[in-house]
Formats: sequence, structure tokens, C-alpha cells
Amino acid sequence: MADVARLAGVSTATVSRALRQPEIVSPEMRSRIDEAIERLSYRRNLVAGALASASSMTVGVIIPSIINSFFAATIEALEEGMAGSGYQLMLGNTGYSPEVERQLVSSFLAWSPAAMVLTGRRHESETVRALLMSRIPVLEMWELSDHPVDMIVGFSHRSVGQIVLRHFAERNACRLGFIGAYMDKDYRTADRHAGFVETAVQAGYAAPVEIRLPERASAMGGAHGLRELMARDPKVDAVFCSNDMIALGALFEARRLGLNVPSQLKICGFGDLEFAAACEPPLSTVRPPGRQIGFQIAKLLRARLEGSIDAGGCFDLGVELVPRAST
Amino acid sequence: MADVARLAGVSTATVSRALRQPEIVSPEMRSRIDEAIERLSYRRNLVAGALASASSMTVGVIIPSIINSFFAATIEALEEGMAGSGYQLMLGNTGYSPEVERQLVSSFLAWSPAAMVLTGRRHESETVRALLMSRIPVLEMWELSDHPVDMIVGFSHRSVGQIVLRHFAERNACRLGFIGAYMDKDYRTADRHAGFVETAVQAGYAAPVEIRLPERASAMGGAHGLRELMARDPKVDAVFCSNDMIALGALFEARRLGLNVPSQLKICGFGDLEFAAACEPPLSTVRPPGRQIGFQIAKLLRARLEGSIDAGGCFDLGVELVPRAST
DNA sequence: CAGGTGTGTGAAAGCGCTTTCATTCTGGTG
DNA sequence: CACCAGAATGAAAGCGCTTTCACACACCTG
Repeated sequence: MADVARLAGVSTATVSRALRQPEIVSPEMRSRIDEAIERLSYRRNLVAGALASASSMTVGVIIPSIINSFFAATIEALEEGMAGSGYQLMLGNTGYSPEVERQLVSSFLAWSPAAMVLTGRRHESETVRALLMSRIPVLEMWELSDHPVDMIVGFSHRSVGQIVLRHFAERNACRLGFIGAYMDKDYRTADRHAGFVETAVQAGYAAPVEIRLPERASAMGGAHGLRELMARDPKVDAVFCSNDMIALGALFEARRLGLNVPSQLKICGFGDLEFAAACEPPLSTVRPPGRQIGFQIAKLLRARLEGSIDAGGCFDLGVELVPRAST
Repeated sequence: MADVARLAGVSTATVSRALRQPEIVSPEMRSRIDEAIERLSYRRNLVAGALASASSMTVGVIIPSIINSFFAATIEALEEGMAGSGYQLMLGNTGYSPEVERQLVSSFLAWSPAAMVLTGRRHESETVRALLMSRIPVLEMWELSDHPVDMIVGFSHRSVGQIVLRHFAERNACRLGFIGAYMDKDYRTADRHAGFVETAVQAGYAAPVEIRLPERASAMGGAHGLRELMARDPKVDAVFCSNDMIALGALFEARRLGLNVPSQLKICGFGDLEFAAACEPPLSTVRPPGRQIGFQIAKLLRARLEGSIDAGGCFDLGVELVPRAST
């Protein structure tokens, strides 16, 4: 930068200003500086900038799993929403472990990011403390909370279970089943389950037959789950799968079992993953606002980083039932 | 750090050493320093460290798409392989655009990462120049090349097409079809296609009927693709789908069309995504070494960063045909 | 025309670490 | 016992930027 300043005949302060806030530098200076940068093919060192300004044009994003395509849509939208702002996303995944989350937060914060985005509302207290101490905007996502660390944008997983139950009731389901994966780790799945079961009982149903898969959601798990479910109670005629991937496996397994979907067995998933509409029969599911979450976060982040807002809050983006032929 | 040094009664140099290379500090000092760190709940500032040492414990990883679960497995394995090394992955995705890739490389390099990992072997010349100038280890992945920037680990996409063709021939396919997505952007798909078509012609087949989907691989695209393919030539009895997601859609569409798989129509995919084994019929596919790529990269990276190796090279991890009932 | 206001620029003091170099202190060696 | 190699430590000079503060200059006002 000193070289650039020398060649352009200005001070490094002016070069720095031309790079960060071009509008406060006179056009003449700006063009001389641009030319010098070009000639020297100067690349600025963001590390030094971050140290000097005590903030790096970086946003730390932490998700439970990169394999889970739920969050991929959010991240893609977030990236689109932040494009052109100069901010760079830094991704980390926790593998659904709060402890790994704490470590990630701690090492991300050591990079003095401009903001942090976390998944979910439950964190170790140490994580929350570190986040609060950093005094940067914090966004939680994919859930709702009355007491967010700062801002949270998502939807109610309980209401997902509720919506599915009502849908099953409308379609005259008699005996309910549920297949969920990884429920001890992924408490959002547990919330959907709770919403489903509560509402079922309120509506006068017998408690749903439950299969809890120990591993992460998978089609294979869904297939095995359905087989076990039907073995446990052959009268089940409506299954809520906590995830479309599980529903996909269940759909195939139903075929292997010779069960007609939807007349003998109704299957509803969650996620509205891309393949849901392409299945045979097309898969009924609940669509979470994956991309909207990303856009909303980008919007809030930009507003906050520009200083135009400063309040925290909870943003409920809702979900949508997508009824198709599998129910 | 100065506070820690004062409390421990040592110099900041010693604190720094205790943090970076504990083994060269006497045990007594180390414990005094650890205690001071604890008492002050000191968090080190990695930005300052990166500036002073001109290198950050960061590895930049660039993939074409975060939604594409192919690369997710690699990244997960890479993360596992680097765990405990203190290096942090920084993820970026290009959306299959070489121009975005160049920008990402440029902004990642501004963070002075310890190494860079890119997807594929084709990059803008400016990208390669920037990479070479940075003098850090560079890993390309998911392909092979005689002239890698530095190191490359992957497999031959052409041979995937070849393997599928041979498999179809063994199963007595007569008339071939191909469904590929995004082939103008994703040249790896184009390579698989080329291998398939070349080998088909060599083996005496008529040129396969081809459907090129303009968008990214999707089950919906696969379903539409198969419909169009069969409309174009009803005699097609074996389809190679460039991606398991497409194959999934094709499988469902075959059912809608009343075509029995595999007796009337054989379907083979690529990727061995998790659901492939759960389909009905289970999906034949070719399994790329997704996780192995990640582990191998971690191994090479660690060796290189420790200085124990310094040669570049090309590592072919091969692929495996996974014949199932859909062929 | 003195006094105020606003704009654009430069000097220089950091930001919080790392690392070189010099120094001190050990314990062995001939 | 003088000498030296080796280990452990400290002083201090950066790393390459950003930003505060001061200043110069133009432009208005009454």
C-alpha cells in the first residue's frame, strides 16, 4: 500500500480511504490511485485491515451438517443476499454437537467476524456468553425463540407436526405412525414429533406408533423404519416422516411391501426437497422457508451492519403444507 | 496477551510460544501461563497472529455448489482429516462459474490461507497465476490432470462413462440413452458423457439418444428427461443418467410410463448417493471416492504443511461400479 | 473582510500478535 | 576448572493496514 501511495503521490491514508470509502476521496485522487493499484497489481491484505479496524468483512455461519441439504438452500440464499456487500461467509459445521459448536464459535470469534449466524436456539451457555461478549450481530435460524441471543429467523417445528396431523385427519387417517431420525441430537425433529403427537392426542387419536432411527436421516433408514413400523402395527395407515429423505425410503419400502400409497398408506414428509415432486406418487410434505430464511438474514445483517437498525427480534417465516398424491 | 504475560511474570514472547509450540517452553512456565490465561479468560486474536506470521491457520476450500451433495462427503471427510490440526476450513462456492472462482480465490488469498483446495482442473489463467504467486500448497480435486497446479486427487470421469457402457453391454442392452444435466457448465458431466459415447461407438452401438437438461441435476429433470427420451426413441432399453438424482427421477418416471425396470429399461446413475440402495428396484450406479478424496487431501495437506513432502502430483483414487437391480 | 463551515488530505500512532537476535543459565567435556 | 553446546527466556522490531487528529484550503455569510 505504501508503494501504491508513493506511485500515486498520496499518503497511505488516502489509499486506504479510496479502497474502503471511495466517495470521500476526490475523483482525481481516486483515479490516480486506481491506476497505481493496477500498475503494481496491488492486492490488499485483508488480515492487516482486519487487525487495524478490529473487524473483518467476514460472517461466520455455523450449521449442524453440510450433508443435510436443508441448510444448503439457506446458505445459498444468504450468499446471494450478501453478494456485492463485500462480506465473505465462513462456514463451519458442528455435526449436531453443541460442544463442537462452542469450539467453532470460539475460533470464529478469534477472527473478529462482522457477524455470526448459528443454527437453532439452543447453545451451551459458554457459547452464548462468548457471543454476547463479542458485541457483534448474532443471528439464529431455523427456529423461533422468545429470547434470542439477538435476532432469530425461522419457523415453529411444533406447528409442522400439528399441520401434518390435521392433514392426516382431513384425509381420514385412522392409525398413525411416525418415523424420526437422530432425535436425541436433532431436537428440531423432536419438536416436530412433539407437535404431531400432542395434536394427535388432542384430536382423539391413539398415540402414534413411533420408530426412532439412531442415525442421521436417510432413505435406507426410512425403508427399514417403515418395515419395522408395519411389523409393529399393520393397521397403521398414515406415517409422518420427519424428513423427506426418510419419506422417500418409506415410499419405496411401501412398494416392496405391496402397500398402495395413498389408499392403504399415506406418507407425508418434511422439507419439500427437490425430489418430492418427482416421486411416484408425488410426495406430500411440509415446505420450510429455507431460502427465505437466507434472504431475511441477509437483509437483517445488512441493515444491522450499516447501522440502520439495532433491535433484536424473532421473525416467524411460517411453513406451507404441500399436499400431493402420497396422502 | 500482555496482560497474561504480566500476570504470569513472563514476556509476551514466551506466552506466544506457549500457545504455538508448547514443547519449547518449560513445564513450569507453561503451567503459570495456562493459569493466567484461565484467570483472565484470555482469547487469542488470530487476526493479529496471522498478520505477524504472514500465514493463517486457514485452508480455503472452493466447490461448485453446496447443494450438490457429491462434494459434501468430501468436505466432511476433509474436515475429519484435518480435525485436531488447528486448521480451519473456509468454504466458498462458485455456482460453476470460473469467474466467481477467480474472485473467490482472490479474496481467499487476501486472508493468507495456509493452503487452497479447488474443485476441478480447469481454471481461468488469472486464477492459476494468483495461486502460483501465493506459493502455498494447492489441491485440486474430483478430477485427474497431467499438469496440476500443484497436487490433484480424484478419478477419471471418462472412465466412468466407459464402465457404465461395459456394464450395459454385459447386460445385453441394445439401444442406449443418456440424460445429463448442466453439461455446458459442469464439464465433468460432459467428460462422463464423452467416455460413455466413445466407448459405445467403439463397441458397435448406434450413437446414444441424448437428453441435455439445461438446469442443475434434479429428480424432476430426470423425470422429464426420461419422458422426452422415450418419446424420441421408444426402443431405448438402457439409460445412463449423469447423476443419481436424475436417475431417481427417471426411475419414478419409468414407473409412470409403465416400463418395468430393469427388464424393459435399465437405468444406471452416478454418485451412489445414499438413497440409491434404498430405491425399488435398487439403483445401479458408479461410486466416486468422495470421502477418500477428502481424507487423501487432508493427508497430503498435513504432510505438506509439516514440510515432510514437497512434490506435487496426481492421485487417481478410481471409481467402483455398484451393480444393483435397476440394470 | 473577519469569522465560520465544510471538504479533502497527511502524519503518525496504533491494532495484537510473532519472531529474530541477544542474553542468561544450565550441565557436560577435556 | 575454563570452555562450550544447548535450552529457555526477553527485548524489540515489525506484520500492513486503519483511523484519529490536525491542518490547509475553498467557500459562504453578515
